[in-house]
Amino acid sequence: MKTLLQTLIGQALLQLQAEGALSGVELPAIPVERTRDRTHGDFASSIALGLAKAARSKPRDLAERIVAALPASERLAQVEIAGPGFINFFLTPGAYRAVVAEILNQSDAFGRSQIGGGRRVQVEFVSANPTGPLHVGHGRGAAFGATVANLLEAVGYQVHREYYVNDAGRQMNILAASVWLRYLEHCGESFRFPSNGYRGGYVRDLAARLYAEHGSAYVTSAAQAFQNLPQDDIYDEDGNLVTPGDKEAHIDALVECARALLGDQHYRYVFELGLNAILDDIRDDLQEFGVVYDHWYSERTLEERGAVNKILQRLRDAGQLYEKDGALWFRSTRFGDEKDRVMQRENGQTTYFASDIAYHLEKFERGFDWVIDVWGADHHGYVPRVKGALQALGADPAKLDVLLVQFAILYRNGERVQMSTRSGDFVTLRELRHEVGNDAARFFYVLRKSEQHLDFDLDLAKSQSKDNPVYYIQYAHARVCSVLRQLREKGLPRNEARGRDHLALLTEPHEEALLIALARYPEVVEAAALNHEPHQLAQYLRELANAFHSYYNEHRVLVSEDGLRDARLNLSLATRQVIRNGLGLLGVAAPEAM
RNA sequence: GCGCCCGUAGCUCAGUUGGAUAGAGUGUCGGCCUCCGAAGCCGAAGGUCGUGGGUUCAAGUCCCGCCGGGCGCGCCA
Repeated sequence: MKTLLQTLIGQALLQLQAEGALSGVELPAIPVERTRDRTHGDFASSIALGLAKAARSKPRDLAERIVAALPASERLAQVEIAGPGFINFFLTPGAYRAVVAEILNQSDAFGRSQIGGGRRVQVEFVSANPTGPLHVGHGRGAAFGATVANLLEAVGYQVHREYYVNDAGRQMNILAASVWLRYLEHCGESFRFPSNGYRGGYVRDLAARLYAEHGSAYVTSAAQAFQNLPQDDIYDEDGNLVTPGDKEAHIDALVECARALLGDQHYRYVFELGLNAILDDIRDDLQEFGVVYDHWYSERTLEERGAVNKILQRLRDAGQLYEKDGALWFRSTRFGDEKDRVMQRENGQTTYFASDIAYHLEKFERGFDWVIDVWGADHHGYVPRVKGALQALGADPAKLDVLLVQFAILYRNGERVQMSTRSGDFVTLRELRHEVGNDAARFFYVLRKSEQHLDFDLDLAKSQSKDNPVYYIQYAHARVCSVLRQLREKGLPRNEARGRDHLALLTEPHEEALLIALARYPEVVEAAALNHEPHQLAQYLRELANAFHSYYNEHRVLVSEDGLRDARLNLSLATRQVIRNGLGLLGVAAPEAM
């Protein structure tokens, strides 16, 4: 409808130009939007306000000339000029009702479009290091990323969902060392656990597994492992730093010790044990959450192919690298970054940044037209250097969009749930899912704008009342299903064709409001997709459910008159279809009964 | 200190890319079930859009300065 109006106005403008008016005026994009106030009609355009100055005429005069030149349309009941020069469009009742047939015809496809034109977009999200289970912060990235991907697919993009697995880097070595140290403890050794090691309970579980499989075959004395290491930072029980050392150097040296003491084969085994167990856990977790990927991209394969070294060489050849203090630096300040960045550390290890550049460049080489990364908001300072590196390598940084997701803060009994990463004491995504259910979790995670902090009320997410928006929407869906059950129980006939023939009987204000809400759905999906704003869809579904509940409360669907009953059933079924489609994009179930 | 994000009803948040009289939910108060699911509906009250300037036909929305909050500023990721 919106595009129809834009076309009509466009034709009117061309007509005016042909008549010699608006000469030399460049025609802008034509603004058409839904009105907030029903007395302003259904749609309004401010085109005359925007064009008045260039046309050297008063907005209202220009609006009148546009309206006069407007081609006729059977879907328009009335066109008015209002306020300073708005053109208000009133639709015919038939134009409202047409959406019911449209929905029933298209069913699952209603709301989908081809705006994306099949262009290839890659969405990379979550990509948490496989050094521990996903926590509630990752959960938001998962729900958000998955929904953005679904939305883009719905508007005609060819979407590739990817998880980048940091299975090669330093952090994985630290995990392996952590597992081994816990294993030593398990075997009776005692020592101060490194401050930079992984302290979560799952590390002890992995250590116990190592012991169960191999007994004490991996034991050496702790004293040996801790010989001649750089001093660690030492914290007291409250997490305050009491004796500063160099925790990074300490843990790196400890990793090297572990590797030397265990030997390549045994070290490899511990490493793989940790990686595989945790990655499997993450996969299962996400799958249960309804989040599936086309590809789990291994950082290790990048390194094995020499892609990281190739990037270093290319940057060196381009004169973008220099050596300082024994490390290799990238001149990211040339590309708007605040400071230059290390690509290769003094000890020869390449940084996370280096392999990330290789990965991102490869995304473009794989032929994606558009690349989207979903990151935690605490990584926002990382954006300029990645874009800078891409630019330095001749790729177009504008094709990369980084979407930042703020943390979710859990509340229980009105109080903030405390979490601490350092002690490994955090609420996992799995725990959250088990507590509130997948549907509530998926929905609550995308209810707010992504760059907004999210207050996640656990009690509300669990409540089964209208206070809980998930239940509120699902209940509207279940209600329609319930009406159909009632219909059968009462032995009433149903005839969809008869319903279509009697749509003109839908004249109640509540019915009109519901029809308008239904017609908005494709617009909402489009806006939510193109702006990466799933919350728009979530908010809309609440409004749609509200329109239905209000209608349902005021009027009976199962009336005795056949034509009206079938028309109302069709309207209800159309509502159910749209709710189902919308919830589907959000990854939320649409239950038939609750 | 510098950079990014955010300040809208008591609370949690929308606000259609600059449009008409700023909206929901929740909370408070008051109504609606001999009738398709009350897991619902209806109404009332509640606002200097943090603040001071600027841009223009039009500013919650764009620009600048303050105030207040969050995050970032490593040879960590």
